[in-house]
Amino acid sequence: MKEKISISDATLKRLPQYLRILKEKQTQNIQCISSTAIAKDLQLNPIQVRKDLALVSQSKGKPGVGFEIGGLIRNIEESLGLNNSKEAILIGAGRLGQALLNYKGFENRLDIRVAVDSDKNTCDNKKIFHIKKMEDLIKKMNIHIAIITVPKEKAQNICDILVKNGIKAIWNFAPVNLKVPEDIVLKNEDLTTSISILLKKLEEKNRGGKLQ
Amino acid sequence: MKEKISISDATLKRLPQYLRILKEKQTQNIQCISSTAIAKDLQLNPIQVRKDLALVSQSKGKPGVGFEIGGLIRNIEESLGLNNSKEAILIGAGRLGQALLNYKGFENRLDIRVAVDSDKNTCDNKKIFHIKKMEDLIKKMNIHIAIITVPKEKAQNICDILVKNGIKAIWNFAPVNLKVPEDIVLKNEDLTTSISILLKKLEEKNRGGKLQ
DNA sequence: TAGATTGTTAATCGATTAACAATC
DNA sequence: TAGATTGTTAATCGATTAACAATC
Repeated sequence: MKEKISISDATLKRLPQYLRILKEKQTQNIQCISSTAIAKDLQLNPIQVRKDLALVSQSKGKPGVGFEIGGLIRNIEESLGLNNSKEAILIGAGRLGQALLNYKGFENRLDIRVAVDSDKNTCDNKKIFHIKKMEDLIKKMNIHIAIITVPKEKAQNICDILVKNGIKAIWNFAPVNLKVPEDIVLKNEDLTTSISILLKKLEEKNRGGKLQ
Repeated sequence: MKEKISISDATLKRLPQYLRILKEKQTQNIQCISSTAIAKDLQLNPIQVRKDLALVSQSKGKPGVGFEIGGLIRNIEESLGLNNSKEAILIGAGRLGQALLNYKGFENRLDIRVAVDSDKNTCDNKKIFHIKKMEDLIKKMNIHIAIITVPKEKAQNICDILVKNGIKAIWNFAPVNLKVPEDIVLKNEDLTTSISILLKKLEEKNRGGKLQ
């Protein structure tokens, strides 16, 4: 087994990009790929690609040839947590919650086992439990991952209850700065922040364009 | 007018966090806040907060007192693109698309003027146009921002058409590596990548815990 | 004045890139 | 063998943190 290493956020964000390219090549029955080819496709530096791959790959690349695609896919997927406890509870079955509940793209990474909400009780064929059952469900099902898609006013309160009941990782879609204990993994998926960044970049590009 | 400066991605991600704290304090009728207080709240370094604020703030902070909240809010919002062209078209009115269409949290940052899809034609009271009208709509409405929420197989094709019709910024929710010309702003909002990162961090924490 | 906090200049840290010998 | 690509070691670059005089 490969020694555990801490992978930087920067690398972590590139791994799924590599994965997509590799899988695409695999469907084309291609056996090997070079870091140069990957880098060109993603507009990255080939050395950076090699460094990233070295962190997760069990086997080395062959000079003059490249990396074996099958092995690389396995290693990246493993590194990204395929072998992980990945059962989650969803809190809040509004539109966004429902979209996640029915999202097909998680592949093997996430299994939303149960959803709760304060009023709705079904979403298509899936049952939505009442939110007052939340604590019970988490404990009985021994779930450690929670997805928060409730209105922002309710988010911190929900978050506190989740932590108290043994949740270890929170994927937060509410636009608030949640406060969690240090040992809890918190990932914010804040659409307002994202769009702000996009607009800012567009503005910078526009200014650059006008000044040229 | 403040000179245009390029703000790093790292800073850009913190600005909305500051904004939330400032607005919260404002509702409490607090006039000033120190970088120390902001930093403590967000578990950041106060010097970092000051550097960030210096980049966007027109006025300086007062030693011994802090920053004037009202001015800071105005400056950050301005910096994040409040004054911007922010009309967008949404491509793909599936669950995720509908969630965005009805999302209340964008505040003044984004105005989804029109949505298109290949089959649906309404979403609540909002009209969804057929996708074959997409090019016309973009040109007639002079829209420069597009949101892609179509299935991944269709995303690159849609993307190419968007660029050809004058779209300058793309907010992509499809889990693919889109290829765009250099002058196009592309922001990926990839849920699969996000959850992978979350799982990876959880795994690292767990291992750390066990080893201690 | 004394205490708190500021902005600036310098040091540190980590990620990216460059250079290059090794090897398929 | 020649060409391509690898992994490693060193250099660069940018972001974060530290130190500290200035000031409300």
